[in-house]
Amino acid sequence: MKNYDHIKIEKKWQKYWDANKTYNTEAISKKKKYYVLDMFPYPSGAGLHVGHPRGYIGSDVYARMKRMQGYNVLHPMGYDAFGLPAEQYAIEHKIHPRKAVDINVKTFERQLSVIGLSYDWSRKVNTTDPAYYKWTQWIFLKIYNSWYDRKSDKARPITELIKLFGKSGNKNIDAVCDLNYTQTFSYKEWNTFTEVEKQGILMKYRLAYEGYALVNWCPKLGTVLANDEIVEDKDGKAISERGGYPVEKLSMRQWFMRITAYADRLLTDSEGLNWSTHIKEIQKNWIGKSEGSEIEFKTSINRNIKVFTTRVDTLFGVTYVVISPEYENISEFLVRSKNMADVSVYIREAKERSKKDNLDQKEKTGIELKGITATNPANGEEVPVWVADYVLAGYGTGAVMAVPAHDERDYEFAKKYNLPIKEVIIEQVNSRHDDGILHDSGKFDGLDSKEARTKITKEVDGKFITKYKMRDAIFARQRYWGEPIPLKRDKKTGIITTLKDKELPLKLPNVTSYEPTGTGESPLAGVNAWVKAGYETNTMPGWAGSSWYFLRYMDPKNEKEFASKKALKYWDNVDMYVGGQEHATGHLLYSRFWHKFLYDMGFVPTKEPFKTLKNQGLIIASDGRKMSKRWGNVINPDDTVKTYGADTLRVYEMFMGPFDQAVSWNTDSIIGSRRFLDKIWRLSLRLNKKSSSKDIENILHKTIKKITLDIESMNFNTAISSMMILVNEMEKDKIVSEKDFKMFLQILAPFAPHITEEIWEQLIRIDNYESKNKKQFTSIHLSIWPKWNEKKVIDDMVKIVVQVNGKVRTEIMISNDANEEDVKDLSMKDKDIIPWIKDKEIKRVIYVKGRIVNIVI
RNA sequence: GCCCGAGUGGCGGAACUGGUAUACGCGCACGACUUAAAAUCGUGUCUCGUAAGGGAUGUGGGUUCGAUUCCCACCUCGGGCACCA
Repeated sequence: MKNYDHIKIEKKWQKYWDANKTYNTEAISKKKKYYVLDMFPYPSGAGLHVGHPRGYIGSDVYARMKRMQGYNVLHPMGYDAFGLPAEQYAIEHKIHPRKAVDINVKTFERQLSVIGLSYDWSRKVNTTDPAYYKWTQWIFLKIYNSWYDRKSDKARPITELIKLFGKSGNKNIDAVCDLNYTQTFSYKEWNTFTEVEKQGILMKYRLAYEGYALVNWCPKLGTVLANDEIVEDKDGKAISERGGYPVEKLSMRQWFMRITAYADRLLTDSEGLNWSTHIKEIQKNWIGKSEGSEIEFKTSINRNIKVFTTRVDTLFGVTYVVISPEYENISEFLVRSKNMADVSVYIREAKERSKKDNLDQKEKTGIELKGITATNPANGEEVPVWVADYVLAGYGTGAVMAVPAHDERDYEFAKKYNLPIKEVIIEQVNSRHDDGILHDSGKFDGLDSKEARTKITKEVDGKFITKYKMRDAIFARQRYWGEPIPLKRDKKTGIITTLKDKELPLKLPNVTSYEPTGTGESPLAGVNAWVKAGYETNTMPGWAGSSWYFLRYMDPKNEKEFASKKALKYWDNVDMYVGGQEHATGHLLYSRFWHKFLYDMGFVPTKEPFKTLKNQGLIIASDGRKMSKRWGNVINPDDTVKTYGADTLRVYEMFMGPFDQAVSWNTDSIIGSRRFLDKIWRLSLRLNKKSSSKDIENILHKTIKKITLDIESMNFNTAISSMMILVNEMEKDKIVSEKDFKMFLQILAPFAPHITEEIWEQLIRIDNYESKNKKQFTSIHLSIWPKWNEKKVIDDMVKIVVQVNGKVRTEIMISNDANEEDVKDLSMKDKDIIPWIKDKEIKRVIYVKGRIVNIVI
């Protein structure tokens, strides 16, 4: 073949790899394993743009090197096809979601296949496949039938909790349960409870539980919307992104996952993960741990108010106490206030407001509960009690002590309503969180904030507690296209029973209309047989199937277990996970949660699912915006592949900038990557039989070293740039041996798998033609990754830069083993240096081995 | 507002642990080959200066023989959280 015909070559080898199962993962073996995983996509209808494959190409390069390094590599791909995108596509095109998914998967697979990714397609999973979601349902039931034991700090089967109830009631059980659940009972009572009562109590402890939650309800669309489906109109009101209709808050029955039970472990264990600090930081903020004190204020109506504060050192600065309009016992305060009528109007209005405006930061409002005072436990001072909407009911105790002098929000409120401001801390200039020294605080005067917190909490009989911002996760969608929740409810008694293992999967029934019902109920509520049988009409959310798929790849066809113990032990966990950072507080947190649960129950051997995580950056369109149909700036990879070839696309996408950074697509620049491959093609036609010149050997081994290290750390852009340098040198130097060129092809192979395979084959064919010992063809991708020779990496002569007072004046060549004195001597005698140092006193001469001499005068 | 991350030629970007700033690629200019063009190859390409030399890594300061790299303050952009007490 004379010219580099990418179309012919790429087709030929894709066919070959497919037929020969070149990339199929070996069975569990003695070989060391390596698990390289991409986040599996939603096969939406829009198809791919050039931004999508960037992550896949990066992980593919990585997987290919690991394979050549002799690892048994697991590098699979699959589809996360339940959820909104698939459902919306189906509704828009008026076809069944099942069909829509199949069509979209096909498009997706065709687009992926031309890029030359080395997936083992025999391990493909699809979350909508009943053989798959059978196990999603199975895991759900395990979670449903578990509770969280704080003492052993892990999940345990609910049957064990029932046993404990039978022994002592729930008084001495330290379990994670619903926030406001305080009722206690003894074992005698447990036995006397009815089934319904027992179910109600257990529901407070289950890790998957039923409850009510405020959701974003759009009456016009007749559906519940996720937060990111809501935008703000010009008056700051919440409207739906699709259609622009008003959105309000509505309380609806939901299933929840008690992820808050794992808050501390999710936080602590993330420290040991090899993830970007950025993602870890996002998760940390999301979990939002804060340590503080819970203290009680007595009030004039004989009802105590508990408050949570991280700044108990400011207790002497409290000038009023605030409770939320949705405070649990607010009615008791209301009826005893002297301005009851006004207060009740305020509370009603505040509740209305909180339902409507969920986006804009509203101005703080409030009203005093006249005639009611609270007593500061530190100094016995009587302070007024207010109701105000800036206090959240759902966090802490729903009440706060207000310290206007040291809290911005309290300050703003106090200013507005003319409440007193009392300063008790002198802030230290260099400290964060405006810690400082106490004054006007009685016997605590002069203490610093930190010390004071411990002492004051003890003094007022407070408790040290830890709070988290993170909420339990809603685990239900009022939609059709999701995994059915495998529970049955008796119509008359309301008793919920779980489906037995052998009854799984509970298959999604066919419906005539899968569009939202408009009543807020799932379309499943319209299926008579379904409702009659007592099945749950909500389905699971999109994140259910994606929270464990990485385990299924280990043993994708197992019908008896979600994966065999043996497979789980061998594949252990994901070594390299590649995907977008937009999943930081979603998928990446939920997967860790489920994985920890499975670990507690002894189903998986590791505490964390993803050892190393890399996030590929976005590809921005040349107009500076995200690529989107909406802007009409989408570049289709198919076109690029056709014009320049898949190898060019791969090289360009890896070369255009750092892998984890957003870069903009520039169609003009692709040509550089194509030229690089063209040069290689031409070089391959004029190789030397014997050996390369010494320079070439030296730079080749340097390059092998650099590429190996660069791929390992995913610095693909610099890897390619150093291969370009090597190729430029080869072109100049002309004498390149076949043997050396083959080594170069091997390190290029992960980036450009087709062209390297083609040249590799041609070289073997020529060899065979000329020699008697015919070689059998083995793919370059199964060849052994070249090792660099450290001796050949070292230069005999090194360049030393000579500076005078830090300014470069000349450079000299020295042998690499020259000693310090000789180098210094040589530098000072250099003809370019003498004029600078003549007649000057030399104060110091600094030498950095192999790099620089700096003469200070 | 709070918490992260980033700022380097016309453009994408490189620079090991503090040691030649601008590698590699695109673009541009000139030259070679060609009847011509494309392709290819070669040379040049931060800035002021004829040169010697000087100045530049968002801005201002500091540490150092030496700072894109470390420290302080500020500006701009991107991301996350958003009344979490």
